[in-house]
Amino acid sequence: MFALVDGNNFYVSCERVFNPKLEGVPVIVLSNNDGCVVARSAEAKALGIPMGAPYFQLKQLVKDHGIRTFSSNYPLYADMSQRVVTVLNGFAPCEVYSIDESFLDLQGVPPASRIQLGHDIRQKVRRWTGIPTCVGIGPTKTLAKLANHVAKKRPECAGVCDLSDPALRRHVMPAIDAGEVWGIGPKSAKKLAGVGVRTVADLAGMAPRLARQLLTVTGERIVHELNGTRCIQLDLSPPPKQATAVTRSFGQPVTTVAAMEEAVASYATRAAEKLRQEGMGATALQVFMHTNPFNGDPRCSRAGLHSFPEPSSDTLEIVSAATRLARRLFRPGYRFSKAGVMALDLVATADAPRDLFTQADRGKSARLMEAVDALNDRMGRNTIWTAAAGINRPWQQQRRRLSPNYTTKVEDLPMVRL
DNA sequence: TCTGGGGTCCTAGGACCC
DNA sequence: TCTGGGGTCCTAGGACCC
Repeated sequence: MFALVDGNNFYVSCERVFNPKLEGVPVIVLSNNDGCVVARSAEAKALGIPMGAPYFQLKQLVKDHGIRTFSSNYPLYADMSQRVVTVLNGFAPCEVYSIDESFLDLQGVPPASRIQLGHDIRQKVRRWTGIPTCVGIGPTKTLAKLANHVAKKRPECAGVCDLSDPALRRHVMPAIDAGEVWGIGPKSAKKLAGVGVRTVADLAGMAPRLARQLLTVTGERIVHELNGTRCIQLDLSPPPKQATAVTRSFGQPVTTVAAMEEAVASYATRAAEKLRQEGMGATALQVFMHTNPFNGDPRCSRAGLHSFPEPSSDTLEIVSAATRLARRLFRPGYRFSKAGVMALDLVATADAPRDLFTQADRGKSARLMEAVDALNDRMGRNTIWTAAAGINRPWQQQRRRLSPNYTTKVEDLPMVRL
């Protein structure tokens, strides 16, 4: 049996923990570059603001209703997420599924006390971290997700729903759209509607073979999971990452090779830092860049790959490969709006294969990177960096409405007045 | 006229998730 | 003027092997 614990409007809730004036008023959090809406309070949802709405289209609404608006403050949300997980680990073995969702293993919990456990979890997480949550319980992950959906939508659940009883499932499933099921996106929902499958009940009653024909194995698995047959296991120690990416939209369009090289070098620097934090090396590096697909600018989309002779997490190597690719891919005459660096085919540094023919001194590189990381860790990110990443950085993103890093920066600690 | 069978690996593209 | 970022999994098709 699984429980899915999910933070309500997670980013908004994080902002509210340290700014109680945000309670009861509409609040939204924006994506990077203040581009579009990625989190909404209940009050903002009630105003009809859809998920993913471009911010510039909402400015009037924001003004009219006094909607409080924040740039996303990722360090704050990540730290709050960790605090929630710490509390959850006190209840049961826990798979962290995303920044605001975790699956718990309820094996051994007597059926009669599951609901009470759900309420205990909610109460403790709320009291210890300030984050409101909902808890969904079910015999498969897909049913636990569905139960969580029900817990959120139905006030009488008081935030906890257990869908382990098939009779209860038969009762709720006809009232929920198939598109709400975990793994059914807009395209699949449309395909399903084409064969008359509209509700979760329809989907659960579908012949597994037909589901496979329409939606490949993933579709067949969903049908089984909805009927209580477990196809997706709990992953208590998630497998190592296969890839890591650093991609950003620019604060203003990039039109020169020099600016593109700088931007890509700075993303590559960050990618190398991430690799070292995770103890991984990249076998290959991909760089891409493209123009804005929305605003009618001439389209240009470019991508290129570089393979390393042996896995690397060395900033200098990665930056040099990335800038070479950027130079090669860049085309003058276009207004590029976004670029990215992706480190691929990651290998744990400890058991990375060595190249027989390269002379690189791995020990020296490792010591240099250790020194760089130590400096940037102690004195603040970007205390030292490669000159390739530029100084003025006109392409850097806009984040005009950033809240303080209440929990991760000494200068930003909240003040208490007596 | 008629041109095999069985396998692996790689890549690109699509769909989905939060 | 202005539309996010970071991942995963699956499939199809091509190249290549013996």
